[in-house]
Amino acid sequence: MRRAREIPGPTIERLCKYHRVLARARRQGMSYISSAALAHLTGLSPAQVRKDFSYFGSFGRRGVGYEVHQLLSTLKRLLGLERGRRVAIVGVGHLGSALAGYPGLHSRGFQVAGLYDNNPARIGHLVHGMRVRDVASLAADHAAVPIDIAVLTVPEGAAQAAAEQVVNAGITALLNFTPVALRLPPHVLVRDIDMTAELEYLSFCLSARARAQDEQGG
Amino acid sequence: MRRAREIPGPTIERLCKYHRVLARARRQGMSYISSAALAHLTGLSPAQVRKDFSYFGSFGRRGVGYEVHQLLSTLKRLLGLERGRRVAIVGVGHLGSALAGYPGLHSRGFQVAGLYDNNPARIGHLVHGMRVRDVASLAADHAAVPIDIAVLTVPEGAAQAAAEQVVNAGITALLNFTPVALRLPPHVLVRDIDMTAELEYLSFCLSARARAQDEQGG
DNA sequence: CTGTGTGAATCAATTCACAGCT
DNA sequence: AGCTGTGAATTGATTCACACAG
Repeated sequence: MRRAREIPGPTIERLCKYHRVLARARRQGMSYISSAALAHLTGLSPAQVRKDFSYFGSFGRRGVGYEVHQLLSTLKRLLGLERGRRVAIVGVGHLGSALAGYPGLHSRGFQVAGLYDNNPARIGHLVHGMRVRDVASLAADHAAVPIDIAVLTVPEGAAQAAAEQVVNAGITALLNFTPVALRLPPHVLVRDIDMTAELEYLSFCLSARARAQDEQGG
Repeated sequence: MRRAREIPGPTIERLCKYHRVLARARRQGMSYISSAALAHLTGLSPAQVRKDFSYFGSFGRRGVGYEVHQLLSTLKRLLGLERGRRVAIVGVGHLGSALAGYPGLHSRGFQVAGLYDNNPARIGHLVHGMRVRDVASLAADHAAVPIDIAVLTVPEGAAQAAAEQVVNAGITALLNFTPVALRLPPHVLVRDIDMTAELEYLSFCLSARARAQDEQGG
């Protein structure tokens, strides 16, 4: 049971998976679940599951398993999902609009707290029933009702400047959809989602496979 | 210089980063670059950069650094980006449409080879100048001109079935935007992009930070 | 002298294996 | 008897430090 700062990143990522499959298990009326079952549902190993939980405490009953409902609330608490997190979308182009209307956000307890853009042609328009606001009002809005996370969906060239506006507004967590390595103060939490990097990863694997087959075939 | 199958995943992810910053370095007219400079631009360590390259060979000149143009073509070759990869988008909702029009794809050498959906209300419509086709025609299209990667942007409930259609069509690489753990044969390459998992990761870090401050403050 | 390439050393994450509860 | 919780062992990745080439 380590301190929070020392939890391995991969463990945190897996907590999300456990949370997801447990939510389904509960919907299906399951009341207890073993590490083996949880491992099967997530594609991980039972030892991994138990080790991951052990960083935070001991939640199971020996000989029985984990009480689904209780484990689920524990995970919710660890992940900070007890009350819905408020999310602002910065950059209301095609991608930003798509995310604003994504039902998976709401169903997982995230609340789209606002849409922001710096393009006067967009400001004031309705997108998925929400009015697009000037990114300049982000600081005031955040001061009024805090925003937990900003989602950055601006064009590449505007990414660094927009990220700085977000940080200056006082927001300290950022989900960056642009393929730009943002330079921000160290206290700001950033996660990157880079579609082109993922495509390049797949492309690498395809090439590697092709090379391996060439070698074997010839 | 290991065999391709044993290259660490993190190394592959970093190759994409090197590729990206090198492309910018070349646009800026730089002709040589050291591992230290490359490290600075990517936020990694010089040793990491050299080690990553060493898995594939030795591309630098001692005392000098790496020739930018040459290293760039080497990376392009390793990543399989010599000729543009053909990408099909499966599921033309908000997100799929947004990706179809994303300029970063084309600028990085990916070609959107087709848009597919199973909703008759969408099939035949134009999206970003491309006609939406029935997902049932994916197999024939792939047989005619091979598709390298399918991007899965269907609703959660349809993900597993759509993925199976993609695989049955003969496509072996898949970029999955749905928060579903796909069950597919082991020869199929899958990368997942899960926005809600990333938000949950950030939410965890925010909570952990709040807990740590509570403790220190009280 | 400078900066690469790489074995050796360190650090991190996963897996093993079993003691200990129910 | 069954399954958790956890140190110990192992596997994997990163960092170090230095021999070597230009």
